[in-house]
Amino acid sequence: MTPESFIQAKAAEAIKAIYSTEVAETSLQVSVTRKEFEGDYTLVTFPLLKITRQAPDVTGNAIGEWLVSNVPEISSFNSVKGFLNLSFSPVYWNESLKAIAEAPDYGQLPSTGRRIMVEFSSPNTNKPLHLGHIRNNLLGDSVSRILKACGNDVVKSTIVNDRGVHICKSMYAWEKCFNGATPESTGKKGDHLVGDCYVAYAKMEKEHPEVIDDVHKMLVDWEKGDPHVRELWAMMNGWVYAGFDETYAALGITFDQVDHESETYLLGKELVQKGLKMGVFTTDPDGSVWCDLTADGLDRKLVLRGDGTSVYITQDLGTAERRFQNFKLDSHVYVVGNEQDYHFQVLKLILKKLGFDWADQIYHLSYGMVELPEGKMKSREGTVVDADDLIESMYLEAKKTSEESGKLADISPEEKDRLYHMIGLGALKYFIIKVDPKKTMLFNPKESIDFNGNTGPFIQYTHARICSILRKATVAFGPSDIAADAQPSAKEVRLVKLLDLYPVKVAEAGAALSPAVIANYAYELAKEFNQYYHDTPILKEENEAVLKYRLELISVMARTLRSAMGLLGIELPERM
RNA sequence: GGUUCCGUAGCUCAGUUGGAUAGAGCAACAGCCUUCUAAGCUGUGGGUCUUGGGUUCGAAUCCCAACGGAAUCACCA
Repeated sequence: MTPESFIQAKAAEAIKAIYSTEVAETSLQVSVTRKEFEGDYTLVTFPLLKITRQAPDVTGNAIGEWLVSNVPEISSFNSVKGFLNLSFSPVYWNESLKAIAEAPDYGQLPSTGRRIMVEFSSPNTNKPLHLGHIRNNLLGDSVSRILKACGNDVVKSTIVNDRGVHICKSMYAWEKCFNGATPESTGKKGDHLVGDCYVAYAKMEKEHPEVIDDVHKMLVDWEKGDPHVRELWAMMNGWVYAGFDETYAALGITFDQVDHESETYLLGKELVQKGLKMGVFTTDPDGSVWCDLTADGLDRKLVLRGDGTSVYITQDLGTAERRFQNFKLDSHVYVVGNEQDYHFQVLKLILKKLGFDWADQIYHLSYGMVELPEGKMKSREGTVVDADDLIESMYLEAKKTSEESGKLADISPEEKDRLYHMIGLGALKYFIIKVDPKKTMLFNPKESIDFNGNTGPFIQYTHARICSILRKATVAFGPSDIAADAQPSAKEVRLVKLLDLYPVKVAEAGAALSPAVIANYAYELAKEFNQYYHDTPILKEENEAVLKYRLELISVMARTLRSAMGLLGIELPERM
């Protein structure tokens, strides 16, 4: 039970006892008391004045007095205007902290029994990953971890866009002007080499527009299964996958299920037939099949071309159906940029019309673009921020900062290398994830991502600090050192209060599909610790009971920081 | 033009069931390392929460309108 709901319950009892009126516990407003006031939690009494028919402070005093004399956990109160500030006794905080310390996996919520698929990343195989993909990948990975912490069974999936005209363009250019170049012969990462082919094609088409006909022929040959085209396609995609694997490995991202559009692009055609029978779709004179969504405020949507071939949404309909069946999903989250908001609106609506109840359980985690100071990234103008380059530059930045600090003289080069990667990646991931997903965010390549202030390395550093103290401790300690009669300082109570909040934040992040909630929480926790650290000596404390209490408290802090940052896919080092 | 999303300090961002004097970081300025890691801590300055109405005890938050920005409305994926 959270402190908030505890107060709601007790306040409801108080109101019943004093005013003989039943109020719903959840209708009572309880929040954390603002710093400027004395107290831990605040009951807002304005809404109760209709019941009490008394001035705000009279009402507050009456309820406050009842609570202090009837609830042992509540030790004092003060009433300011319509705000009743309540203080808990130390015993309450001690029990609370002890429960957290003893929890085997604090922050993991009980099982919901629900299975959720999260689809993200879903790259094209004709160019390397860039900053926009990084945002997608980080959001998808993090949301998967958060939903798991919320007690769900999560299936991480991706669908590789490995067929279509765009792939043929790269293939065509490679055959025409790359002289059999391979990743081995050029020493270039496969996805980058294929990306070069794509760029070369664009140039070619500008000078000789007629090449597009050859490309279309290639696509037709591919669909027919022409051995030469298929072989070329498989080879070049192979290069790209090898390149992607490296980038995914560097980002620490994995999938449970990988689909390829070359295998799914025919799905959904039976659904179109079903929809026709149901009267959900209609056929035009040219044979094309449509879904009329004008009554729902949208447009008419094509679901099958006149020649019987499918369009993008056709396979999305089919893929969704197959996934819900095969994986027995309760829900499906798609991590896709906000330029596809309309597409997902249409997708859900059509599935609903086709009679699938689970259509309501489809969520589009729509995220905003990453923009540069000059505006959008454009491959034509070479302003695209490449994922591999960015990861590398973050590594170098971490290395530079670490070497300047000179604290790591005694650790091995391999260890240092791992650490620089951890810090560089921590900075990058946190930078992206701390922003509300739905907002367009700005990335300035000229100013490298900061390592000070509200950043990943700040939180990593805080963790390393705690670990440093724990290493130096010469006494054993554990949850049992959180004695019921301990007298925590005001700052310690603040820390416990924050720790208490963690499961609430996990649930909030899961409900909102927003890792930013966790990022901001972790920052608050780290900041609060640093303030505590600054003016509370830990190892120098002479009273052994107090020393052990503090050691256990900061040990719980470290664990919670690791857990929270773990939900963002960010590791915390023990030294830095 | 229709629909959706966004607009908070010079910059990047928090602030979600409506609550007290709107918060952080960066940048600027002033302090704190013989004391558990200074990637830290403390302080100063910086705001018409785009604007105007409405709802009410109370609005950055909810509603309406205007302005500004973005996305989308493909027999592209």
